[in-house]
Amino acid sequence: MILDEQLNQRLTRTGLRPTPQRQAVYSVMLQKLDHPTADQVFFRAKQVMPDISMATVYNCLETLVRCGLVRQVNVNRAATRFCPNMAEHSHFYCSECGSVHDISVSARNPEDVFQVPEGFQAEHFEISVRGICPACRQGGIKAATSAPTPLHVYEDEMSL
Amino acid sequence: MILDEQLNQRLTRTGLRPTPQRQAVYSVMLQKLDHPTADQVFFRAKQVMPDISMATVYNCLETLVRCGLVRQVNVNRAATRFCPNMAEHSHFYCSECGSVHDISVSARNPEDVFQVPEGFQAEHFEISVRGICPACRQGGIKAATSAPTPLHVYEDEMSL
DNA sequence: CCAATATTTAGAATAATTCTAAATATTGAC
DNA sequence: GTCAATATTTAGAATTATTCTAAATATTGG
Repeated sequence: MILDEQLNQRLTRTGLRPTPQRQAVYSVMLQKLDHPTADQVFFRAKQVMPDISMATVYNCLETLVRCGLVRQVNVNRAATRFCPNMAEHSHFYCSECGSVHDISVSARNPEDVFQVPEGFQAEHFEISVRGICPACRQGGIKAATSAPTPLHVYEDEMSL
Repeated sequence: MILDEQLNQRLTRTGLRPTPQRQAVYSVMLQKLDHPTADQVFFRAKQVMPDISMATVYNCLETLVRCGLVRQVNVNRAATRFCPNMAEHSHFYCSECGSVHDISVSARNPEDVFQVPEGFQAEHFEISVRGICPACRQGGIKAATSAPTPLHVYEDEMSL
C-alpha cells in the first residue's frame, strides 16, 4: 500500500521503526475520518489485529503524533481524540453528543487572530468552537438528567 | 467587601446560596490573578479557611463558573485551570513551565477567525496559543529527562 | 423557629492515561 | 544469515484529576 510507504518514510526519517502495529493503527486512522478516542482506535484496530493491546495503541498514536501524521484534539477534559487531517483546520465540538468535526480557519495570519505581548514566543495556536452539530439539531435530543448516547454516534462499534 | 456583594448577587440571581466557602474561594481567585488549578485553589483557600475540603473547592469553582464569575481553561490534558478574568481574551500556555497567561484577541468577529458549515450552530469559541513564556526564555531551562519545576513557578505554595 | 432545600464533607469510585519491567521484534554490522 | 544493540510491544499496576455518594450541616422562606 502506498500509505504504508508514507508511514515508513516518516518513521525511519524520525529514527523510529515501522511495525505492523503502527501500520494497523495508522490504517485505522485513515479508514474512517471521524475523531476517535484511543478507546475507539483500540476497538477498530482489534478488528484488523486482534491481539493488539491498549498500551500499544497509546504508544502508536503518540508515535504518529510525533512524526506528524496525526494530531491530538483536546476538548474540555474529555478523552483525547485523534485526527489524521494534517491540513490547517480547526475543530467544532458538539456539546450534545460530543462529536468533533473539522472546520476551516478563515484567518490568514496568527496576528489577525490574537496578539502575544513582548517576550512571549508563540509556537502554535488552536481554535476550537463549541455548539450543536446538525444531527443533534435535527434529532432534537433534549438534555436528559444524564444525556443518552444520541443515535448518530457509535453506529459502528456495537460489541467488543 | 464590595466583591462579596457582587458574588452574592450573582449567586442569588442564579438561585444559589451565598456561603462562606464560596466567598473564600472567590476571594482567593481574585487575590492572585494567575491561573490556578483546583489543587492550588484548595491550598490557597485553606490559608483563609483551614477546614475547607477539596470536594468543596471543586463544588465552589463549578458554581463560580456556572454563575459567570470564573472560567475554566483547559490546556492539553493537564489539570483544569481557573481564570477570574471574564473580559474577552485568550490564553497563552508555556510548554516549558506550564504557566498560563492572558493574551488579547485581535479578531473582531468569529467569522474573521473560522467558518462553520451549514447546519452547525456555534455557541462559543476559544483560541489558545502554545509557546515559551518570557521567564522560561530568560531562564534558559534546558529540557532535562524529566523537566525540573522552573524557579518562577510555585514561589508561593511551599508546604501544605 | 421549622420544614424544605441546598451545601459541605470525607472518602470511595471512576476514567483516561502513564508507567514498569519482562518478552519480543527489528536493525545494522559483520 | 547471525548476532548484539536497540526499539517496541505487552499486561497489568499505578497515577491523577475529577466525580460520586451519602450523611452531616447550613441556609432559606414561611
